[in-house]
Amino acid sequence: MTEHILRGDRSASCDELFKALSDGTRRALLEYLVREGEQSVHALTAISGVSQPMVSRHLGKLKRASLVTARRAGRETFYTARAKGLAPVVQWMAVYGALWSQRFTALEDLEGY
Amino acid sequence: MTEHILRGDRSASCDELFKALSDGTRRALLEYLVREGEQSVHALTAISGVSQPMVSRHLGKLKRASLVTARRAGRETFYTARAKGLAPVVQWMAVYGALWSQRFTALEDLEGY
DNA sequence: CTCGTTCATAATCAATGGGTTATGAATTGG
DNA sequence: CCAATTCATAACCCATTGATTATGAACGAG
Repeated sequence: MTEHILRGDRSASCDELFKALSDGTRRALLEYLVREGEQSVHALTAISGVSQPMVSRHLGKLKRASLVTARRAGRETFYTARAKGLAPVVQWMAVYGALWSQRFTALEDLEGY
Repeated sequence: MTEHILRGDRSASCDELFKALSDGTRRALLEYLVREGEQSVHALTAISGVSQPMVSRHLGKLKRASLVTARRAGRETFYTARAKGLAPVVQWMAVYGALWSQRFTALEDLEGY
């Protein structure tokens, strides 16, 4: 546990991550990817309830937050949830009291980064 | 109402929580409260770098997200971090982080609550 | 080559949100 | 009582954002 540093660079990634996770539609897309695995934009649009451009933009934000990766195959783009992307947020939670009574054992392997 | 993506009931509180945590200033206030304990608005303003009304508004959001509690004493209002307020987010992390790491699809058990 | 599919980007709009200063209500101290 | 302190709210300002429709590029099937 390190001493708190005013506005470290960890803060920036936390900012981006929390912002990415703070939208319900975006979280729903991410949850779907986690549950169902790699999906095309088309498939995600079908279940998202918003327009295809919006899905693309949401996925773009998730990607910039390192929460998903994109793989292009022909005219389709497949997105995949990226486990390690949550690490900074998990770290934050661990430091600031989330670890007080919950089980994070499944995420311990992410703490390397 | 078209149900495209099935969202749990915790979605609403997660939304509020993630949004509350998605601002750096707000997180800094929360972190300070966690580290230093109960603080007055005046004290928090002194270390926040923003104006007092902004601090009040940030604290209001943290309070509505159940991340802090307020105690009034005379003309001062003391705010305290409330660790349990993070519970829905921790829950979300546990569910999707665990699913993420290893694909065991026993989601139904956890979605019971 | 041509047409439909898939996806991303641009233009646009309304709403939200972080920030400020100004104001006002309580409360405390002299 | 009067003045200063503490806090919350209101009135703005401007940047961001979620959402839409329109457009265009790239690719696959015929």
